Amino acid sequence: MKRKYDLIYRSLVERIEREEWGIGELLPSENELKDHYRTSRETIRKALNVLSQKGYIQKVRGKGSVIIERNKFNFPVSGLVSFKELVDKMDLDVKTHVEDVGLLKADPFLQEHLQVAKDEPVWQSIRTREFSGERVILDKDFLIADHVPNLTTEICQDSIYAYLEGELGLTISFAKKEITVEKPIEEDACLMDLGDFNHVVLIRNYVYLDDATLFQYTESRHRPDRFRFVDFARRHH
Amino acid sequence: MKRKYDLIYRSLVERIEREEWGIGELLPSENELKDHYRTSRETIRKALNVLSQKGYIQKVRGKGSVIIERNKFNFPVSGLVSFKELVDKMDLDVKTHVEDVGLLKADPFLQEHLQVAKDEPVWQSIRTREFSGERVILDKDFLIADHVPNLTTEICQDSIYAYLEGELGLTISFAKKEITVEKPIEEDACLMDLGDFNHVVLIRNYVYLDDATLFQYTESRHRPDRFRFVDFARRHH
DNA sequence: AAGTGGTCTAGACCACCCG
DNA sequence: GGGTGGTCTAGACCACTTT
Repeated sequence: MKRKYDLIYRSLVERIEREEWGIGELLPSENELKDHYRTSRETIRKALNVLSQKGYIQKVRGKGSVIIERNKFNFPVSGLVSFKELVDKMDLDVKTHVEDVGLLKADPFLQEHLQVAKDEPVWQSIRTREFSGERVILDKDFLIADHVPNLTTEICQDSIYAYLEGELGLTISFAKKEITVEKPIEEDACLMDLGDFNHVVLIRNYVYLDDATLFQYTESRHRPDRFRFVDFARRHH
Repeated sequence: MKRKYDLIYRSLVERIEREEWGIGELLPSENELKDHYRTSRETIRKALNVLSQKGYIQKVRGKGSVIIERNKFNFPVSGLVSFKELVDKMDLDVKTHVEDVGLLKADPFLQEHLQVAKDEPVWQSIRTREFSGERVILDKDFLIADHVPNLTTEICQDSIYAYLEGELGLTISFAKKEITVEKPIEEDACLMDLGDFNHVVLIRNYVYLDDATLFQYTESRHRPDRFRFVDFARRHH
């Protein structure tokens, strides 16, 4: 089913990115947009709310919807947007090395992070990311095997997310991320080009399906000089 | 004006935190809630959408609204929630030291980060945060003086946010945050107890008012072992 | 006073899930 | 088939900003 407010949202994004209105200028009013798109005002408001959530506009009562400056890098470094999407969008020169893929039985570590029973089958994927000749990111993915019939080197080489959402029809709905800075463990030093760096940035990522079940746990380890996280937060009063 | 959906949202938060429903259980349906709170379904849906955005529930089509596990630490380490709120909520043993407060004229650095004209007056505040005897955070705040008549040591000692939103009636609407890891500069080593650490986590924070104007730039420097950032992200399809 | 976005209503139809 | 959440409508009143 085509959602009208989503079509309007996409249309407005396209017009904003074409710079039909400049930074600080006002979008047409909700009533004008309602007439232009031949719909109801509530539907326009849904589209504008998405624009607002994504950081395209700021709504000001009594005035209108102001176009705000949008950081081009405004997406998670590792999370709901897949690494492949990120690389494609930024047109980076990156190689992915699949270090290991296999089926494990849940040990206490996985039991804790994935909230599964002992010996529950879990897929493991270990990958490194190479930027201009240096391996600076180490990604360890753990997926509950329940939903995933097979995980191959080819899939991990391309994009696990594309496989999950494309081939398997799974829907990721939300994720919790935790970022800390840690001392490297032996595995980091072994698989990454750490040089003199004696810290790694550790991103723990818990991914949930649309039925609210925990499905995947990922540890992403970044060399500090290649780490960058950008966040856009709206205050709700 | 009292917003009905906000009252319902608060009521439901209170009921969820009282564990009227357990993790994984379903909230009453929208129609039941509509009758219970004597309102329309759209108003109930607004309240539920806020619950969903805040990570209390996950809506599942055809089934209902599932209570999800909510991380107690699910708020920004430094950003839209003020440091004071954070400390109060977590009941931490923290001291704030105001190292410097004063009025500056915008130099090229401030011109870039605050997008102001040369020599525009800007308040500066430099504070360190002491946890169990060690100074582990350094906060440098820059506020465009336009909106702020006076900034005193007392205000900085307590909470700048409380002053802005309470006393001055300013409304913060959104912020952009950028997290990186850097080598400490001399000032860091001077004002913080860095010990052997040769990295600091740098959080750059750009704060906007409700008329979408940039108002404040903050650099928050954390000793790596005391840094932790938690993020909850919802995927929009 | 006119225009803006914010809230609220009552009703409708749809897609999806489950017994 | 009955219940669930998702979308959409047309209209109303409010608070706020600008003219």
